[in-house]
Amino acid sequence: MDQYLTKTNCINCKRSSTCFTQRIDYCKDFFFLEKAHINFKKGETIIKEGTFVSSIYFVLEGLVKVYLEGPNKNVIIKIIKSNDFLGLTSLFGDNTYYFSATALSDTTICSIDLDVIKRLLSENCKFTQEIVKWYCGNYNLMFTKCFNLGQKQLNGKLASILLYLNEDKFKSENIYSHLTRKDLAELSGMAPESVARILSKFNDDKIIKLKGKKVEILNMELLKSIDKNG
DNA sequence: GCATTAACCACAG
DNA sequence: CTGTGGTTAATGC
Repeated sequence: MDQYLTKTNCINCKRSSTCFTQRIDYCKDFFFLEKAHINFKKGETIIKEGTFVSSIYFVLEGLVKVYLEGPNKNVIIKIIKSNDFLGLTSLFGDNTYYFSATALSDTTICSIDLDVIKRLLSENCKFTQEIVKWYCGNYNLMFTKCFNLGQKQLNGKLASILLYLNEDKFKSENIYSHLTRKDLAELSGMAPESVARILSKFNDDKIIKLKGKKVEILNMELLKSIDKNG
């Protein structure tokens, strides 16, 4: 029976087997420190742009969309799933979040005090490496994003997002069942109508197969070339 | 100018 | 919320 909020340290945590703590050197101070596990229902806001940062989150379970809020529509930066950090980009800087995050499915996060993370960074090389790796991955993802939003035409924009959602890490997540067409639009930086139109065009051209909300890729080569060439 | 592209709008399911 | 069709504005040839 899951409580809404539990506190545990990394020694007693039932989820530690998949956690980043498995990949770093043991550090007594950190591992024994109590952390809060917090549950969010589907649709709940986890982080709101502009609020002060007091802790870093590690997603234990669920799917989360990370996005920037605009007056009429948002820009979804990325979708994250279990075993990923949330809020690391606010580790340094002006101590506010530059993005919002909401749960796409029921989500459990581990909340770790910001200063504790900073201390661990200076003390634990493996952890520092882990974090730098995270930044590199995200930085490169953002390059792709910039190119997508700034340079590509609709076909290419959508193709890029379909490829992103087809990545191995999302394979087990039934990702499309948690995403609306509007989400796809905000992910790819296009109007929802355009998403619908081009999805059905891809479907007609046998590049993908639409099964309700799900999208199955039939012609990977062609999709990749559309992604590349627009 | 004409063609293409893509957002906006309205409406139906 | 989706999907479709028409309209419109911007851009390119």
